[in-house]
Amino acid sequence: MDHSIQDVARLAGTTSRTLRHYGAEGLLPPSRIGTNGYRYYDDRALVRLQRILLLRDLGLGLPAIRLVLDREVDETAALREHLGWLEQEQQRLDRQIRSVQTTITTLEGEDQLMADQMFDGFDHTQYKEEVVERWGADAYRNSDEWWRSMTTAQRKEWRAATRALQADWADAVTRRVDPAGAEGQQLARRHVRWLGAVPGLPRENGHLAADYVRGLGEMYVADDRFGADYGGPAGAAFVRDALAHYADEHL
Amino acid sequence: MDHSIQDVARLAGTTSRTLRHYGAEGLLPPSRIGTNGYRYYDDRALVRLQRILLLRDLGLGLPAIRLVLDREVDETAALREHLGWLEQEQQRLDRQIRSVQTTITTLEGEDQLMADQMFDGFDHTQYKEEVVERWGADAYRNSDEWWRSMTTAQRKEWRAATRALQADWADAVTRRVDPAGAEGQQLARRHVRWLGAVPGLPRENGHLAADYVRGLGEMYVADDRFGADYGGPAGAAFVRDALAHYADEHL
DNA sequence: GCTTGACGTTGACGCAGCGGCAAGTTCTAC
DNA sequence: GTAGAACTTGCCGCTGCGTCAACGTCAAGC
Repeated sequence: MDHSIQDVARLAGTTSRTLRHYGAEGLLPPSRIGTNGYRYYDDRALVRLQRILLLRDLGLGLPAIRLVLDREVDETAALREHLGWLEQEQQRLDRQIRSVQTTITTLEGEDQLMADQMFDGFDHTQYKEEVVERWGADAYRNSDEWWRSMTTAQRKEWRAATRALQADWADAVTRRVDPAGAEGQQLARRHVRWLGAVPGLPRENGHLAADYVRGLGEMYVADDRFGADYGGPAGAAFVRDALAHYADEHL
Repeated sequence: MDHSIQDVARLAGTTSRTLRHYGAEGLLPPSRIGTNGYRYYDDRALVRLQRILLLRDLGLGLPAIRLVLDREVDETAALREHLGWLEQEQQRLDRQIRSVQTTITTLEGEDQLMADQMFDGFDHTQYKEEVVERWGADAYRNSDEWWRSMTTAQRKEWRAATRALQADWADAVTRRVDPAGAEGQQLARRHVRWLGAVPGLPRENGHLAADYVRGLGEMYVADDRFGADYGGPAGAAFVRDALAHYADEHL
């Protein structure tokens, strides 16, 4: 009635190493240990092992499995919670896949124009006058020089990132997520990080100036060309709100 | 021109720990190190950091990022390969989610009948005579006793697993995957593992008898009721082929 | 000149779930 | 009796940092 560790492993489609691990974790102690130190498992242990492996296949972690097996939590509840986590992971993966696809297609696109295309849909060099007026002349010059100093490949990647960011903003807008919520703030963080790569932009305490970020959001709303990329003025307003909230909280 | 590690971290939206990590990995060495040991980063390093964080957001690993940055592999190619991996992960997650959902709904279903429902769609106790004839009387008895000895919750879970396995077989059949391929064999492995939980079934060398597994596959094909669950005789044949191949390779 | 507090350094553990290896013991078959 | 298969404990490795711990440095105020 007792099976050796290898027997059990083959029988259950796992490895002896895994069984020892479960034993060490207290998840599946051997039902008997010989005087020689060998582990032996009876049929009850086999059944328990099956349940463990079943739940493992569903992606549950060992601590969660222990709670279920020891009846400390309801199995249905545990699975439901786990399902939530899985769906969250799925969404994260979906977003990453979309971003990678956008980046690839943009990288494959032929070379575009030059510095005046730098920010594509976000092109704030079109606001040269405003930038110069509000943030000083050398800020504008520095950004421009920085852009011209990039290699073609670097510029390509920059544009790819810009497109991807833009696409993700647009996506968030259409899904009507909360600008101040987790996803909106994640996007705002990406936006600020993306802009932060540009030397010469106004900074304070080492990061982008909060006022500059807020002002940028207002500019997006003020000019129709920005909003056009995210489904009208509501899109630009969304971006503005997310950026403003981010500036309040983190800058 | 030079920024301290904290400045860079805030500016790029990351942490100083991460920067030290990248330094230790040789991915982003500080552009200068002071006599006091402090790390300083110039604008070039900042640009490199942005690229690193960009690719990290896409899910690339640090080694892959290094290859891209050092121009040892083409960025587009790297992203394309990464996309493949992401999509694979996505499929794995999808399957897991479906399995969890199936398990939950089955767990929620009210109690069903008893031992004669043990294998649901796979019910091989309906083949009592065949089982007894080919594998001995006590094999049949043992399985039945085992089933009756289970608690209601255990039986519920067993049925849930059965349903999930069945659903996954059906899914694989409709997608016309290769019975001898990775996914087909993975299912076969689950099937054997699932059956392996039943004590009293014929075994050899500790695992289910290969002939028994092959015979089971043939029974699925021989009886219309099995095939009905996977889209006709082709479904049962698919299961049989996958099991036979698995038996050949692993039993 | 001294304290204080912010910021910097290196070093090391932790995580999730085992895989894999090493060194030593025991069982099994010839 | 001996080879070889199977078993044991113990420990490193993986991924990408988070998080102390213990200890130097620097700028500002008294």
